[in-house]
Amino acid sequence: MKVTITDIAQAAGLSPATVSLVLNNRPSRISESTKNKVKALAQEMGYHPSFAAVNLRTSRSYTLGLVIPDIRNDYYATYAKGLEDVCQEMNWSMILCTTNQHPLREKQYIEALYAKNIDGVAIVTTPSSADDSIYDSNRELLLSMKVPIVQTDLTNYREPINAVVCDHEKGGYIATLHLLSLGHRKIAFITGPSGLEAAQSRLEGCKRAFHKYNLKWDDDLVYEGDYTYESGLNGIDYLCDREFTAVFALNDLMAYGVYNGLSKYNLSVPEDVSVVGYDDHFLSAILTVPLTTVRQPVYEMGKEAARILIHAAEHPDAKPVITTFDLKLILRKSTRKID
Amino acid sequence: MKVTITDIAQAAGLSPATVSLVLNNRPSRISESTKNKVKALAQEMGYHPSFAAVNLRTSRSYTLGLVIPDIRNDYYATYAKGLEDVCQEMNWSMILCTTNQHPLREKQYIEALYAKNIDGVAIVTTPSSADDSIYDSNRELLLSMKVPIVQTDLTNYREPINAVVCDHEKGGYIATLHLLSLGHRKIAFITGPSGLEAAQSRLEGCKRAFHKYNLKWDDDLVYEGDYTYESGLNGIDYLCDREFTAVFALNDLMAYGVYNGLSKYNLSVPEDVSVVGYDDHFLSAILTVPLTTVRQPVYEMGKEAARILIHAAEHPDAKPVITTFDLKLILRKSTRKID
DNA sequence: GTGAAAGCGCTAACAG
DNA sequence: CTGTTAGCGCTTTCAC
Repeated sequence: MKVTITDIAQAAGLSPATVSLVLNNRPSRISESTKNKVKALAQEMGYHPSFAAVNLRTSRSYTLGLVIPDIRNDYYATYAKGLEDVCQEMNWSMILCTTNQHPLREKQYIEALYAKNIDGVAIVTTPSSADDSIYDSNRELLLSMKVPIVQTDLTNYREPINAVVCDHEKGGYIATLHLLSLGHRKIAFITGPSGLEAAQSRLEGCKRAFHKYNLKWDDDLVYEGDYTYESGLNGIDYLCDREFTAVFALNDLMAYGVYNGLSKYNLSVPEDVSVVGYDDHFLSAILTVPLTTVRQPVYEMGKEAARILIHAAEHPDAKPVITTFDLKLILRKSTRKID
Repeated sequence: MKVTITDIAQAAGLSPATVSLVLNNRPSRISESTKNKVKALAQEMGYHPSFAAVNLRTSRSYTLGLVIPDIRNDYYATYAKGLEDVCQEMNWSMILCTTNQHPLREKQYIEALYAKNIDGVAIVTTPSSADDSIYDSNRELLLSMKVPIVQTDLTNYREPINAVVCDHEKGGYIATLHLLSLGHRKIAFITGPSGLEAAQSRLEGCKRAFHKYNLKWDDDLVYEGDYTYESGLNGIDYLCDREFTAVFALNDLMAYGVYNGLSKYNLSVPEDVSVVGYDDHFLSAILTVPLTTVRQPVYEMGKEAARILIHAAEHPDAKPVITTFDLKLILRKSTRKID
């Protein structure tokens, strides 16, 4: 049988209330001697608080919900790890909710989290333009729960809300600049879904770099991918009749597709074509030709998200915070100076 | 304000007890008309049960705990996905607990899960021989909680307990057989930690294949890795003075290390050396030289683990079940017939 | 057919 | 300095 606060109270000849005050280190005027007695007793009787009771009484669960599209994607897994590591540190828990990009699953999860008195939600939605309306209503639902929320890369939640973001415009800019500075002029771009704000920003950055060099932007060398390996492959199929010396894939997974697409046409990296990716997926460093890529500090973003949520849960009047993270170009072997 | 069962009772002019019976579809002798009234009311008033109250009252949380070393590892992420998909289907939740291989974190988590009235735990421990004793005590702790447990690849929990397992002896066997049938005789092995039962079994299978061919087993061509990319790399450094025409890395991550290790010595796959991996990591299919590997149905294992736990939670007298999954050799481009 | 009452374990006012 | 009391929302037994 589990030992409760009442058991301890009885053993100590005190009331449950006193025991509760002591065990929670609440400001009170309880003598040191009773405090010690209670703590010792709790220890030796093997007391563990019942979360269910605390939860019912206080409507606090000390639990965060993480809502992401897919845990097998290294980006989300890394984010989850950051979040979870902080949770663990603070003795909180994390409920994992993966939506597989289904807005209805997302809705289901939001409701379930609500029923569990969740103390905070970290959500990463990537709306495809098609189903936007459901995402909109999910957002309303979530906001109506009056629970701290933190989002990643402001793609959706327009209210003043917590967020961890990267300056993706800059990310696109520095990567493109790198290629330009190596002498590349015919640069192909394989972008993310145009519906995503973060994908849009990256592209803006690319264009800004072209302007800086006074070069004309060529839409014909832009292929809209969807962040999957296949769309990298397809991008090369699209580009194969065109002339280009470099390709910037706006995430690493697509860059892997580019690698293999190029090898299909007997083009090698970086001899024939330079390639740049975006994300710094853990594999990018260990590919046979290690990939030059823009690193997002995803793990840190996850940690920060957890910190924001836990803080907000503990300070109901906390103002929304938006933390911006810096992007860095990681130079490896997939790009070279053009002759 | 949240709407409770009492609110509905009042609105319907009934008692909370009746409402509870109806909403839980309990066997009772309540008239259809009141049943319908209650259900309609619940719907329109937007009733959602309070998990905290149910949890406190029944000590059931409808939540599973997943304890794994690292969510960034594709193997565990896939397992998590399987588990979570089933949870979602059944309206359960999953708390993610990653230990980073620290037995103390594991202990902390087990205690936290206990306090949360968790209804089942899926645990994957990979004890390094050094800290075995703590793992042992964690195991005792977990068993003492009287909560359904399911483990993966019987590495630790010797009691009659639920498990999802693969026949790794067979996995080692079929992969080695494949290399032998291609004419390879000097085969190098980069193994997992010898402390792990599953790693041991794989190796046994390899040896059995050698026996079948009446070949002498050569320990000198065996390098003990630890399932990391680096140890694949190191394995090749160890092997470089030796003679071999094929290497079997006992997981895919090490196989990637082998790829890069070989290219360091200007050996190419499969022309100079054939390589076989184990796991079928999602990247293995999209490498420039796609990797021949032994596929573990990890996603299915995760799903089955969840089913076992949920079933056991609902049927306290359920017998332990051990589900064995089949392994398959996926033939790709990294092996070739020897001349 | 339905309701009353008790209680899961804890906390928060308030009373001594 | 400490105890009493009430109640969070739900389930369950037993009574009507």
